Amino acid sequence: MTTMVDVAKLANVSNATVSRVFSNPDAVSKDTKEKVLKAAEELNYELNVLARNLRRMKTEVIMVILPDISNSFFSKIVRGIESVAMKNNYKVLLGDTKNDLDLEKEYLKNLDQKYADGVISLTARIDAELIKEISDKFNMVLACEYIDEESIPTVSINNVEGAYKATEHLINLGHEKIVHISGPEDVILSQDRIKGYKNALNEYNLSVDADLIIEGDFSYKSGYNIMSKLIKFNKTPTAVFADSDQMAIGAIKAIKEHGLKVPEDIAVVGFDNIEIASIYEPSLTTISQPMYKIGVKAMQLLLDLMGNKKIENNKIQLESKLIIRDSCGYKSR
Amino acid sequence: MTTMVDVAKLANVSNATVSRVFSNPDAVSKDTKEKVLKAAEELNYELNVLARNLRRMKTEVIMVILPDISNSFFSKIVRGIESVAMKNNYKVLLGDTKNDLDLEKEYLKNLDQKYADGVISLTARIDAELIKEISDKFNMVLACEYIDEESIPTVSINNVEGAYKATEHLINLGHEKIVHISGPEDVILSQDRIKGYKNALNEYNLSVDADLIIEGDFSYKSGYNIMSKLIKFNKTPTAVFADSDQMAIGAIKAIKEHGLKVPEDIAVVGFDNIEIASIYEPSLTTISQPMYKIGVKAMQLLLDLMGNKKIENNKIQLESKLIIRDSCGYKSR
DNA sequence: CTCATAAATGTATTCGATTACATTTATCTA
DNA sequence: TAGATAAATGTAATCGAATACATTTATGAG
Repeated sequence: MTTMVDVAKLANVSNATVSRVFSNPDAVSKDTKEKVLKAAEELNYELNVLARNLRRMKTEVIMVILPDISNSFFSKIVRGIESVAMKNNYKVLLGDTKNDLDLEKEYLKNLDQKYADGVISLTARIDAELIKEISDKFNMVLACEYIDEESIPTVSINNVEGAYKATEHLINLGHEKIVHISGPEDVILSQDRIKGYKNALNEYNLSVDADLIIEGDFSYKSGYNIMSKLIKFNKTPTAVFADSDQMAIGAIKAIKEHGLKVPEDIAVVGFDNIEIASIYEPSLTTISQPMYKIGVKAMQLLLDLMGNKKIENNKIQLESKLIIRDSCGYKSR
Repeated sequence: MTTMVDVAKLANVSNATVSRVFSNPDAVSKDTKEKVLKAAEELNYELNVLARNLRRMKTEVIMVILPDISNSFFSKIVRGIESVAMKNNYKVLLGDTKNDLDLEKEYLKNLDQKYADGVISLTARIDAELIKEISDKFNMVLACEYIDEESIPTVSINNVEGAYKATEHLINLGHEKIVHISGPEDVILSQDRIKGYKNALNEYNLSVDADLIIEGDFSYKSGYNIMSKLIKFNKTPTAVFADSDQMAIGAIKAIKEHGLKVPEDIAVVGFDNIEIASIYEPSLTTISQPMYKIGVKAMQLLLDLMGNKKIENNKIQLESKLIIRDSCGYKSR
């Protein structure tokens, strides 16, 4: 294997100079630089990242922790993260927790071993204490999911507001019995959306019925199961607001299977605006989250953190938007 | 920062012994081990992976190169890869090429810098020469896409066979004018599927019309556009076999928009069996690929490669399966 | 042209763990 | 119990690049 020493010998300079050519080229004269690069070329030299990393005590790698990479919601965010990471010479390590809290913990804990310079976590389900503790030691950014903790940099939409918009839309269409299929209730994001849902009902003088708030897990299957049960037990609502497009589509599938129609019999609103939302039939009215942008912002925040830049605003809230399609119809009051 | 030297001092042993406790525990007596671990615990010592990596000239990281992580076909494979990687103490670096050949090249070329111990590439669109060259130097496995090169370990399904099954199914339902929306034709996988499509037609004494083979790029959009054009120019077929579920669904969308019905007017078969295939309406008849398993096998192969194990079979072919759903109906001959 | 200063390069140490080789200690055999 | 062998531990070199500090060379001011 060719090392800097070999290049230095051939170019007739010191290894320090060779190193400078690669890591701090401005400190080397033009002639020397050329000489070194030529020698490197000739020897097919490639810088050994392993050695650089040790010396610099940096990995140039960040880790992304998420519940499921095959969920397009998360993978879109990852794309945003990676694009910014790449431009800044960082690589992205994947930490798919498979929705397993132990795995989530393991990924986070091993960071002491310096296999990454920072983390972006798209999930925050383990105890807040631990998350806080880790974020005190490491460069960590939360995105999408978050915990109630002042000090941790976070990128997300305003979930209270998003849920409010979705619920309000249904109310404006004349619905009064609106089922809310929520995400896991120990996730603050879900709590916020429940808040938004309730706020909207209150605002429009509709009563809040705790039975109409049913906990799902964001998955297609849970939406399907919950809806099936509702219909089977004669608790069919006139409208459903689900915390993910997957659950919304699962619910629609169940509705159709029971011979009912969307939106004629039941109106459905989803959340996220993933790709299928526009392709599915009926196309899905939903609250869109700027996935790619969330990734971009999270990575930028992490770069600032890692560069020890001063963060002026560590809670970034991006815009969500109500996208009206066919799954709610235009039923009037 | 606490290092092995600190631990060694506290435990009153040499640093070599401390190292052994962590990397080769069997070589150390029980008493010493305990003493060392206690000291490490007390000092909150964490092994520095950076240093270990340099010394061992290993990263314990593999890289996965793919065209688009937000495409669920690829992300399912990644999950398979990651699960095996994790069990074997490898981490997974993400290389999303965004379908950009230059990026694909860049990821591959930088491997000389030793930032990964091996690669699994789910895309093989750059020139075969270069791929071959890289695979000679590095541990590399191709999965899904492949090139025509004896020596490179590859995991895939038999695409000729898969396409044959899809086409045969349509023929058995009585179709004679079957459009094949193929993948990019410079990808061998697409060529193989075209071969399978033609084989089936020949086998059943149907003529092969080159105009019926139209090149797409696997995307929803390309399926939609191709189908729209066909209908607009009065070249509507009675059946469509698309090289991806996305293109199939795009085609269905176009068909519906022109007031035609699937499967009544046009039967559609997809490829891959991604999640939407069963959820979409009509649910999609398709050729299923074992995505997760492809990932698993690819990673196992790579582990063998990296461990310098002898590979007895470097071309692994997994089973594809025809999944019959609603998008073809039961039209009889 | 000289001296002061800046730019370029070189020397040698360092990052922290691993490991070849050397030495000490324990275990076993006859 | 001596001597042989195995197990445990220690010493010191090593991985390859980065960098603090020292030295040399170039540049500019007067």
